[in-house]
Amino acid sequence: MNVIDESGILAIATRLQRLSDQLRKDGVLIYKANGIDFEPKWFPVIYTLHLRSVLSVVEIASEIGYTHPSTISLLKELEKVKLIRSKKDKADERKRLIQLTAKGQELIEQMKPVWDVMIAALTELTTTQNNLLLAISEVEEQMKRLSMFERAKRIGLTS
Amino acid sequence: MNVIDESGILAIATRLQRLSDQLRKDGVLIYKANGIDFEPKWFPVIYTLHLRSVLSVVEIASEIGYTHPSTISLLKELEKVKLIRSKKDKADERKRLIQLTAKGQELIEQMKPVWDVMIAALTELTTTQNNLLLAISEVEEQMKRLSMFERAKRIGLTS
DNA sequence: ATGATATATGTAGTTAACTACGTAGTTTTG
DNA sequence: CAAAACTACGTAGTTAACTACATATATCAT
Repeated sequence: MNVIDESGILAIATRLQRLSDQLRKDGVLIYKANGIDFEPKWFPVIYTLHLRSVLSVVEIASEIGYTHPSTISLLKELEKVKLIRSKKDKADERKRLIQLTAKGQELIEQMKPVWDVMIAALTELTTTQNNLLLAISEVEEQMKRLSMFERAKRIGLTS
Repeated sequence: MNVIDESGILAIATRLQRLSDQLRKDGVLIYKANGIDFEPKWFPVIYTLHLRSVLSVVEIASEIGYTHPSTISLLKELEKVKLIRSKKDKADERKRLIQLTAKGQELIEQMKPVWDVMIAALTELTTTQNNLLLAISEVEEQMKRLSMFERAKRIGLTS
């Protein structure tokens, strides 16, 4: 047991990140082992377009919870590998409408069984006494009510 | 509710990271509001040296669970702001021994009450039906036994 | 005692997110 | 209906971690 694990809740941000990284790396391995050329970081965009079919850049950004510049750089990659395409919105010339290509849709069909395996593996991993996914949702809910910063202010100091 | 939250466990890495980022940002705000010039990313190193007093670069890296190049760049910053200092190990010339400066120790004393507030705020946030900190530990334990990749291989596909 | 191996540190370059800022088109308002 | 404010998108630069590689010292096996 190392210092970070011992330091308790103070290092929780570090531990969340470490766990996220490990899962993402295993995600890469699993896609690769199944002969699928796909990066986990693309998942939020692709999955969103799978469900919603046509969206603008900012709509995607808001759905996946990233900033729009981050989203733009993901979209550039995805357009380069021809998983998505985009066209100007005729009704509002500021907007660029994004959708999956046929190749993108085919890839999703290929990935679905792999996703099922991932879901099973992740479910195994996280079905413990305290369920991680539920814990995340609960904490997000708590933060929506009152952020960590607001709570800290209420509790004390802020000299 | 957005697509990522709806997509369930598949996007768990994304949600872990998002949560970590939010907590870290609030950490910055709390330090700042209390007049303390400290970045949350420094916490693992500083806290480790607080507990162990003299360590080499690789020992610190291993304690905080980072690679040694990441650790070196943190140490460079910390040395620049004079919170730590380092000297060659006379017994083993390859090693650089790191320790807190007086300024570093004073800063820790200043931070301790802020850490208490943070602990209280974080405990509030995470004391829900499924405890986040315990959930993390449990999942880490599960992964130590068998990684997500190994579980996925056992479950199926890997054509 | 020396050649092979291992360990400790350092450097360079990459990555995947971010913030700050700029521009073009749309909507609102006085 | 023109000016102001807002919205959508894009670019540039930053950050905080990483991997891959290089070098110096130490240890071990013959």
